[in-house]
Amino acid sequence: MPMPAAEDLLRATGLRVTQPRLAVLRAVATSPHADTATVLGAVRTELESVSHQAVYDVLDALTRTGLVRRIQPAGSVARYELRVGDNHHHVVCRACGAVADIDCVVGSAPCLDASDTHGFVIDEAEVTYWGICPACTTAPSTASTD
Amino acid sequence: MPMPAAEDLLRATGLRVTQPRLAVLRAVATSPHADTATVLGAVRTELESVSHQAVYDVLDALTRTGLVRRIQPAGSVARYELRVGDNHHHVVCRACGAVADIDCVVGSAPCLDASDTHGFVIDEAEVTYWGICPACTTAPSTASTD
DNA sequence: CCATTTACTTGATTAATTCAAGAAAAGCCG
DNA sequence: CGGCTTTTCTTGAATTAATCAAGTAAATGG
Repeated sequence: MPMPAAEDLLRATGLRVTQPRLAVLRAVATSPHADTATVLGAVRTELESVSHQAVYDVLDALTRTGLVRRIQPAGSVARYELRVGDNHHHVVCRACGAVADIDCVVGSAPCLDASDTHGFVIDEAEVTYWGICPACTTAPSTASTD
Repeated sequence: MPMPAAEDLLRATGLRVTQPRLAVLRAVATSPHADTATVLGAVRTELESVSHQAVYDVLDALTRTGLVRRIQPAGSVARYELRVGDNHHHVVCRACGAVADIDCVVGSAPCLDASDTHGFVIDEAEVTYWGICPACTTAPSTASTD
């Protein structure tokens, strides 16, 4: 009975426990900020012949139930991470797209007050820091991920 | 000689002054947060037969030179706006995707200090507020834009 | 162990964006 | 003003991420 925690998490949210879902959870745990293609690759190293579509479905289900968090910086495809509930933020490299976590220094969500909200009911403030990662500062235009 | 300001802006950035570019600037001025399709539509009302590609190229050129700002909230296509240089932020409706401006309450960019930057050299902090717009609060799932 | 519901597979489709090559227009210079 | 060079636009195709749809398979509840 490996990784009982993941199974319990799935059950707690009303999702059935399946191999693809466990594999996706492991993949996201192993590769934070991985995109769908990366998750699919990781899943297939342990499960081979899991469909493209299954991974999309699983990631959608996990995102909907709050087990994973989806981020999508401008110019990037959707990326997923396990850290949920702490409203941390991200820094994205303009050169290579690498993403790193930034702890929220203010408080709980929405951790920034908006001045004039134009009547919107705001439930989250998402901060994306933009800059250049250490690798690209020295060697420009390397296309690494994370 | 209509809109001399736009021409001067283009010249100042080293871009040639063309009808498509002037039309795109007018379109973005008229429809803040418009996506490419909307800009293309607006451009064609006054210039008809401007290519798809021209609008992409123009928007890229204007973005590169800083005359317009591109935003791309998760789940949305690229959107463009004229307000540049003041590092204001945006609130996005989770239901219909509507976008509104939010003034930055802290200061100049990067207007939020990151705690541990992981070695990234940060030049901007972009804040996206998520919530429900006034229209969707009363009438759910309306697909308006802006 | 069967029935029902949820999840996955397969294969096609959509939508936004980008690529590529040639034609046209803008700005520079004499 | 008229040609030259460079930038920009047109045309048409290709790419990529993501979604749709229908049928099959697997998981949970009884």
